[in-house]
Amino acid sequence: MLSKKTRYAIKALLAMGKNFGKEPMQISRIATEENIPKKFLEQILLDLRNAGLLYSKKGAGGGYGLIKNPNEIFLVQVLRITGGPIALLPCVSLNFYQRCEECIDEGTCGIRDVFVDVRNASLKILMETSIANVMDREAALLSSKRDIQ
Amino acid sequence: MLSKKTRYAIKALLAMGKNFGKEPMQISRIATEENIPKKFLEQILLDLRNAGLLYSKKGAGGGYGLIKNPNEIFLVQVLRITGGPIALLPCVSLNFYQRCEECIDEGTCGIRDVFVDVRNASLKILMETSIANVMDREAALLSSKRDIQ
DNA sequence: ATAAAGTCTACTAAATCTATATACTTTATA
DNA sequence: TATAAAGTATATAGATTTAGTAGACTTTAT
Repeated sequence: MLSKKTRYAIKALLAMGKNFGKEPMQISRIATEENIPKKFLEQILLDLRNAGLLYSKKGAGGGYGLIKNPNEIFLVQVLRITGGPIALLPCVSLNFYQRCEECIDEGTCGIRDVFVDVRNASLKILMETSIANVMDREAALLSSKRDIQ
Repeated sequence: MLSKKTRYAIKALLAMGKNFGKEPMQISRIATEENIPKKFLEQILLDLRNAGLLYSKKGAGGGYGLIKNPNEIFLVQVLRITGGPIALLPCVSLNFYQRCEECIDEGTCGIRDVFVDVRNASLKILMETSIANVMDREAALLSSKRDIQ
């Protein structure tokens, strides 16, 4: 399960994606609009900035914004920055590998073998889906909702 | 990430799968062979039994065994019994649904839309993979390991 | 009768996650 | 140039979940 940190990070990136090309957005604005505790969001945006996804501007009129185009930021990057696990087993994680303590021989573990497949299936989607794609999905959902009504 | 409980459950089922058709297996034997804390395993096997996957026999010479053939027990069932999450977001879980507190409109949430796809991809594999399949994978890994040496 | 084995409930310890607090730095602008 | 707006950084508290342990009980083979 993704942590709230990861969820909040994606939401914030989405908000900044919608604002791309305009003035930087203040933390407090994102926090209010997206229903995220402000002090928690501060830490998250700092992480995203240190990881090279955001620029920041201090002082009056400052705020945060995307460095890259929303179609160049992929969910897999966000999950990795915020530590959101993709793999369902630690021994199968590409970026946060850990041995399963109880495991006798990882090389011949059938469970691991299955969860490598699961990871690959998830990873494929997360590597292909950008912030822009998520924005497109929202637009599509919104218009199909209008059609129904 | 799967809990240790879920991992232990799969390991135990695999051990009993290899023993299918023979005498019931004692908890302490499974615990020793699979490197699982015995008292913890007791609880897990009880859950699996209460969920209808295992029979148990009390008293001397007793133990646990699979009720069904290993090719009729699928990983998805095990994860659901032990509460191991499949979905990466609570709002996307079929069996453990929970609303995301911060979410403004679930119906048009693009993030949710992506993670429905991720869940479906994972679910497909977990629904298709049985304990017998995992045993087969282990056998295949073992023989390909032999080929290399 | 006894020992082997599962059953059941409660509890504790550790880890992790979420959130908050506090003090500090930078910058626009009146 | 003082002030307020805004981000930076680190520490810490509180809540929740997970992992593991303890102990008393029941059933059954021999």
